[in-house]
Amino acid sequence: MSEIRTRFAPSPTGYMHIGNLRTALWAYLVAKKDPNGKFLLRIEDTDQGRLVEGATDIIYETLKQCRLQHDEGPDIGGPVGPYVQSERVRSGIYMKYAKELIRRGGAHYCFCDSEMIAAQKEIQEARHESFKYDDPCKSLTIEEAEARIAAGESFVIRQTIPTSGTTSFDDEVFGRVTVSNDTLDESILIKSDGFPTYNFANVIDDHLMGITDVVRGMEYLSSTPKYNLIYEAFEWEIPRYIHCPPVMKDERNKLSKRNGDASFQDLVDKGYLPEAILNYIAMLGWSPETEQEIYTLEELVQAFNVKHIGKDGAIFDPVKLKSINAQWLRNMDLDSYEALIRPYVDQTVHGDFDRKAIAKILQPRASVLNEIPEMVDFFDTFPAYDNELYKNKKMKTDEAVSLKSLQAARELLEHVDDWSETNLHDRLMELPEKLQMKNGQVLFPLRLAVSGKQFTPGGAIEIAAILGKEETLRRLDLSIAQLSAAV
RNA sequence: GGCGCGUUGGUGAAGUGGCUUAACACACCGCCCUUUCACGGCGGCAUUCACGGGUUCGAAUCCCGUACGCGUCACCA
Repeated sequence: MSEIRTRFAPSPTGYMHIGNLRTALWAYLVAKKDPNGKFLLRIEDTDQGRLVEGATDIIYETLKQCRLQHDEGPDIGGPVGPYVQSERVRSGIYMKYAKELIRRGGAHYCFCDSEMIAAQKEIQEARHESFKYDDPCKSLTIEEAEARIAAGESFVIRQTIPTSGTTSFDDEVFGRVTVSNDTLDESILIKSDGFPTYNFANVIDDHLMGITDVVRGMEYLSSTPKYNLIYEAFEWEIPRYIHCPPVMKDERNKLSKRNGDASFQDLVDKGYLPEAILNYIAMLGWSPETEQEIYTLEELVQAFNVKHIGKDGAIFDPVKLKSINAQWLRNMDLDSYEALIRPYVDQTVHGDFDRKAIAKILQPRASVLNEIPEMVDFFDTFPAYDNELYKNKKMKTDEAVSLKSLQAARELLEHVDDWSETNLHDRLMELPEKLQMKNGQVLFPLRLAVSGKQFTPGGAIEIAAILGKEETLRRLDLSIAQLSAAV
């Protein structure tokens, strides 16, 4: 069993944030880089007070939408379950290992109440020292402690840390990190309610589940030595560590729901493709070795390399995401694209128009799906517009020129029977020469006259083709009337 | 405050002692294409790598210090 095993171990405390998702992605990539690699999902719900209803479902749903399929997890089982920590608590697993740790000298029972701890903390803070609890319970023998427990006293189990020496480890992204043991505080491993803290459950589970590569946020970097002390006390093999720099909102702040920042689901709702989101966040803090920037999940698996993970926080740039999303959209084949945007088009277009033709003019223009309804709303409803729009310096048009073009176009179009785009193009292109005008002087006003909008996906010819002869002529008459009244 | 980590353009970043007068992408600006807007094409955009020293023939790349930022110091993860 030498395969790589990674895990995504979220707490079900709310929505899936972009930073979390990226950690999950990277963990997935690290595992799948190995053909036999396994990516596991573990739910860390040891803090009963912070559980949020439905949060676990969001985790499943997000992973599913992203195709980050786990090989083992609560919903699909596996050889080292259960995969939910609260269930593992019930099996007594953490308490068993905690007691073993005590026997090995890596932990001790503690009966101190919060007042005693607070008192010490106050003194140390007054001296501007870092807080480290000097636990009197350390001097208790196991027998003494067990006797007090038997007598019904409430207790916790604390890690016991050597007072001297240093602990070092090698992180795949940060390199060698060394801290002196006297700066490490003796955190609680088992709470008075019998539940383990993250500090303990995480280590026990990572070992028991055979995790070879720990991928997690860098906020754990400074406590990693403590975890290693536990591994060492048990004589367990220490995993490889891959600490990830944070995803930032700006230079100072991390991206977070609390700041009102977008979650994965928010982005999907706004019309971003899960593939594009994944593609973008993969590169937030990581860079590939080539200049390729559009990657499918499968390609990411091939290209990913922890050596290229950066050390400092990367700012989430919505504009760049948009650009990546636009590229994904443009790279789709027309049929898939049409099917994808159908619901968005249907929001504002109900008439019997050629959906494929609409998709075709939309594809190079829409970068986020949500922009689509507004872009095509003029097909169903001919909007009111101002004659001012006919004035265009670059096109060399004004109301008079436009009126002339429109009238000529109207006359010509009336006798066109083959309403195909190519035929419309051929016929309409006769006009500029005939009228001694530039192409733009004819086609620009015509586009406006049939769409009523300053900007449209597609030009006059494409729009007229989609609208059909009858509707095109109707709008043309309306526009000519509006313009005649003004000129 | 102690400890840990970091600092290349507006953003993501490449770069690990000479090939860098610092890639590439987004954004921005200009031009071209062009029936609008886009798409596409071309070009511009850091004399400089937080700052100050040092090592070296030579440093963004190595060392030291300073500043700034982030993280951590919970019966949260």
